[in-house]
Amino acid sequence: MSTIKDVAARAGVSFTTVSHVLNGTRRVSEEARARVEQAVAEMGYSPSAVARALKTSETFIFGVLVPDITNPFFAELTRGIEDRCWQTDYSVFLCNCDDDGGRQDRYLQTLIERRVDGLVLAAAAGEAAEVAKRLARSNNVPTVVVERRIPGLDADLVRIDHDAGARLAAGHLLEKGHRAIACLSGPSDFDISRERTAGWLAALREAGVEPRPEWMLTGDFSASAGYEMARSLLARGEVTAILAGNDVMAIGVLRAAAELGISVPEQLSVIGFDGIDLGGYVHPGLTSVGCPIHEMGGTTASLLLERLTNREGSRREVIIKPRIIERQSVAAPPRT
Amino acid sequence: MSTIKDVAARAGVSFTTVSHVLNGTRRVSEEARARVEQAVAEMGYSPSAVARALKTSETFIFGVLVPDITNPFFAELTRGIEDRCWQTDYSVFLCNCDDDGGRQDRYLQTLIERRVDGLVLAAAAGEAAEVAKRLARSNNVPTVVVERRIPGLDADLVRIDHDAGARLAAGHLLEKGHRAIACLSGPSDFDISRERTAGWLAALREAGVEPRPEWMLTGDFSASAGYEMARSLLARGEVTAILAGNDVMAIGVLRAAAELGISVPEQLSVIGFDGIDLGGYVHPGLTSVGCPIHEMGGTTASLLLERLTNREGSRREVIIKPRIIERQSVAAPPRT
DNA sequence: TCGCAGTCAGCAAACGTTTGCACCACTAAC
DNA sequence: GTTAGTGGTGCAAACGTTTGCTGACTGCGA
Repeated sequence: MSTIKDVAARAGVSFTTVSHVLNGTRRVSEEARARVEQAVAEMGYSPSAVARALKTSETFIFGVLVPDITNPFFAELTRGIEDRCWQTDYSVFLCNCDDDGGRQDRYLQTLIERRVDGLVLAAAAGEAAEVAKRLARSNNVPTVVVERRIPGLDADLVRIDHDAGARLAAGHLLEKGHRAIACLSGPSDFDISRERTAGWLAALREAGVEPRPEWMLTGDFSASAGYEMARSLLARGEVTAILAGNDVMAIGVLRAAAELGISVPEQLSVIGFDGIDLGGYVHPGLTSVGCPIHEMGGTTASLLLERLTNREGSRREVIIKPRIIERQSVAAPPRT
Repeated sequence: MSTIKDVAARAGVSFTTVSHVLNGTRRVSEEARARVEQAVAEMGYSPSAVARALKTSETFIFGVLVPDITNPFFAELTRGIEDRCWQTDYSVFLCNCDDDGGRQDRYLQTLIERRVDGLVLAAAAGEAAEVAKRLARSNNVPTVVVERRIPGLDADLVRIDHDAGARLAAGHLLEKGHRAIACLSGPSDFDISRERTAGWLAALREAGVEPRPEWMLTGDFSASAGYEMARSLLARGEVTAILAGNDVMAIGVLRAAAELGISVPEQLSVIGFDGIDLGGYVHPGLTSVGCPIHEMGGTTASLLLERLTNREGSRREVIIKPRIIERQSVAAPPRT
């Protein structure tokens, strides 16, 4: 690998001048500039970001921790983050944590050693306090938390208004005439799950419907969780609508219904959450509480970029308002 | 940020000793080691990977270029790569290229400047030759190409046997009694598309069925492409089975069929490619030519890791054999 | 003739590590 | 009482940049 000194020798100037030509950091005569540029081209020289980072203590790298990139929600979110970073020449370390505290902590350690300029935390398993402590201690890396809440960590936050989302969904179903509405949520120790359940409860009560506790289920955010919960729920009959924790779960619900010979939306209405693209291609098309996930990723990255120049500004919280995406999986309940 | 010298001062040893304690690179007395470890813990010191990389010229970073992480195939592949890297403390730069030559080239430039230890190329749009040239010229970064072929680039290769896959799929359909089988492929300038089409052609001819050219369509790998192609194909009637380019396209096909009131598998059989998890949750469950995508990612990373220690070994090509995953989207053709 | 501003460029000190080389103190062997 | 080995340690030179400081030269006004 050729270095800046090799280029300088070839161009017949000092390596200081080469550096300034490359970065445009001071006036250089046309002649010298031309010679440098030619030398660079001829040698295929590319400057070492490693050395630059050491000198300037800026790496132009963000670390992004997600539970699992295989989940369409996080894929879309990550894509949004990356697209924004791309515009400003930041690179992204992708870290899948699987909601495994150990893996997450080790990743965090690695990212700190690598001196990333910023951190996106869309995962936060295990002792969140431990994470917060390590962050605060070692680096004060600017951090944005997405869709989680980490007590004791004073970081910017981007999250969906799950309460409003659940109310929207429940409202939509109530409007169609449903009264027996189940709510599937994520793990109960995530407060987004609690928030959603609360929204569902509130919406039903405000409509004068008393929610049954056995219609309130929790699991993880996978299709199989949705499938299993729907199987047990539908076996008992009664419910005419299901509000799923996310679209992937909802797809599991559709599958369970199909297997049981329950037609959607005629006999059962299903509504998802997130509004991933794929929801438009399953059958029936999945009505969902849609969120601008890609844009959310962009916002997250922007927040982080802002923090770099203004480290002391007050903490910010961006709340994304969801809206109903109507497709075909919701209709009026069957007449009894 | 504290440095190795701060630690040394606190522990009352030279920073050489601290380095050796941290890396286990030479014998250090119990006493000195203990003092160093205590100092490290007290100060929350974490070594700078940047400085280390500069000195050792090893970054422990791989760059992974994919068209779009939002595509479940690449999400799964990336996940497989990352899981393998995780075991060996490598980090992954995620680069979405959108099959856009310009974006890809700029990413490649960035990755070279960042001195990544290896490269996974699952995207290769634009002038592949240009890419190859740049790689060969500037760094000779060990590279593994996945599912693409880049003429003139002498890199290791991991790919699915699309010919065999298409034959498997066509064979499966022929066995059920189908004769009017369409084949949807990816862009025709990708040779995996051509290979698949060739496999389909061969299987049909070997069975004594003359394939019709109008049953051979190409588009990109998206659900909407599958949807559009299926719409135009099904409008004309005739075909009793569709072999889709991948599962995402197949989901688009299912959607088109449902909208047209064509029931799958009674009136139309559909078979996908890749075998993504989600295929098990759409309705009807998608029969597919399954590939161990996650494992493929792992293999890719392993190949790259191997290349690091053996840069001169001969070029390797790993070919993944697919197999049929039977679910519910394939049945015998309707009787006429 | 001198001083001064303006333009262009080079020197060398960092940045935080790894690692070859050298040194010291001690013990065992001759 | 030298010599040779051995266990423990430190010095200082890289690695490839950025950037503050300094200097050479030119042209201009006094």
